[in-house]
Amino acid sequence: MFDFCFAGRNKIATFTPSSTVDFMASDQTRAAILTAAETLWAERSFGEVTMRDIVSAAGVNLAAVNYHFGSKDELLAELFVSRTTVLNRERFAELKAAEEAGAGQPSVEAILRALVGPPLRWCLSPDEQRSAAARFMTRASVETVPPIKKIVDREFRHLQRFATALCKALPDREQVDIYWGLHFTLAMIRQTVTDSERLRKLSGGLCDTSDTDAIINRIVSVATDALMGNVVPTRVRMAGKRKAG
Amino acid sequence: MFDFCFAGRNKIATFTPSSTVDFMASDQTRAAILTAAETLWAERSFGEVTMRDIVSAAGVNLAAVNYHFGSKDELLAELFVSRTTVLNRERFAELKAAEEAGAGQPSVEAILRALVGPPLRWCLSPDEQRSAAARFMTRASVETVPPIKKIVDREFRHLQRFATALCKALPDREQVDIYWGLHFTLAMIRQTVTDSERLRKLSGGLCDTSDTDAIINRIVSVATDALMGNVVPTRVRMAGKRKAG
DNA sequence: CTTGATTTCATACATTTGTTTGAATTACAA
DNA sequence: TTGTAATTCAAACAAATGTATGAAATCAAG
Repeated sequence: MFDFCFAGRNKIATFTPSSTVDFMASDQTRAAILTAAETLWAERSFGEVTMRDIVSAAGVNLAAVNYHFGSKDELLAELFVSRTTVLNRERFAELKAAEEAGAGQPSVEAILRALVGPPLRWCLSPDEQRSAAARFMTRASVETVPPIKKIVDREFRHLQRFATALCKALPDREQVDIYWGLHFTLAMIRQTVTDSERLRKLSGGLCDTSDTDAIINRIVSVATDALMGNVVPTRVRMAGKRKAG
Repeated sequence: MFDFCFAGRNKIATFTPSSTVDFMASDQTRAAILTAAETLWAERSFGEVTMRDIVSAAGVNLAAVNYHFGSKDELLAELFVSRTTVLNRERFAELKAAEEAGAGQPSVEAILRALVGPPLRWCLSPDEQRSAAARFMTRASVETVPPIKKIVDREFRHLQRFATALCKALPDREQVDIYWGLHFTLAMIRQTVTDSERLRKLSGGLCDTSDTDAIINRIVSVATDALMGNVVPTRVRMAGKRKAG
């Protein structure tokens, strides 16, 4: 469906006349490195995965990373950009489809579904690499390494578009409430992607963390309630609810 | 209120006759190390903070960490245990108070308040150290370092007690739904503790991430809805709700 | 003061880290 | 084939890491 095997062209700047040169050779090496790095970074943090771990898993020489990507930081950055690009494209495609289906006015649920669906489907995909990609991204997005920080900032625009869509779908709702709802939605996505293992263990195996649709439905449902729920819209006042129950 | 300045007794095993010996001297060194480590680990991951960073911030000698704690791993473990112990005590105190106030049957909201309140109050406390403690804990809990893994597993019992309380308060609800609700609650806590900065920036400063009570109310409110909400209790089916925008 | 244990300190240690080098190998066009 | 650029590889690099050492300094009691 999407280019998940990194089978694209190489872009290496050399001193050749025409500045940049494309070639196919040894794309396998690049791909092997990206795949291995992603798999390892899906489980451990940036600093805990060494270059030697990566090249060992990829079956390539140690110098290959520096040769193809420049540095460890740049490898992380390129991988992260590559993934977020694909994920965002998928999210926007669903959002656009919802907008067209709803004649420019998609439902709150449809908007949330476009936001929640892709990362969850990735995470729970039988394709091990795609699953690793989802975990890698959520893990990398909280990484304090400089190159990531910059890219994450760029993500704002992407989330802003969803915020705008939600504001349009909920014109009577205070913007503050919308942003909080978005915040909570992202929270549920992240926790489910990274910590579904804990939920499974905590529930003694009761919670089925493999039924993708059911999980997406759950998150979208809670998120919808959070955004349109019966809370006092403007000011969240619990004074009267304190002793409820 | 709680022993946050690490001004307790030292417990160092020596070869002295009476196996263990208590003393007050140089507790400042231990305390300085713990404080510095916590502050640094609140912002950066375990591997990214070096021993030299810690001792430099603490104003002590490099060898002090190994002398007082044994190793970097053990320092992390001791700090993490120390913090989780205090946090859990605070959570349980509130839960118990709610149980007693409700004659053994606290409301769902009261239970959630005992779960959500403490970490959020820590995080948004004017006491910079306490705030760092909250961020440190949530950051450390996803750390893949061995000593943490073990301690986090122990955390299950602590969460189980809240799960049990919720089950009692919601006897008609499927256990699966309760666990998912708990999962989502923990998600909102974590995201708010670690990523409130993003929310503030995303909302253009609209969302006030300093009004502790308001934030707790928001999370408890959404969590309550998630647990008691109008979702079909047993099977989450959105087929009929699809066009509900 | 003297004694003995406790704590600090500067320094050194062995590893491990990311990166570089230059020769060897491969790929491909002329 | 020959020649040139691209890629791989083993080896080495400097820097940084956590830890250990042994001498000083500090402290508490006799």
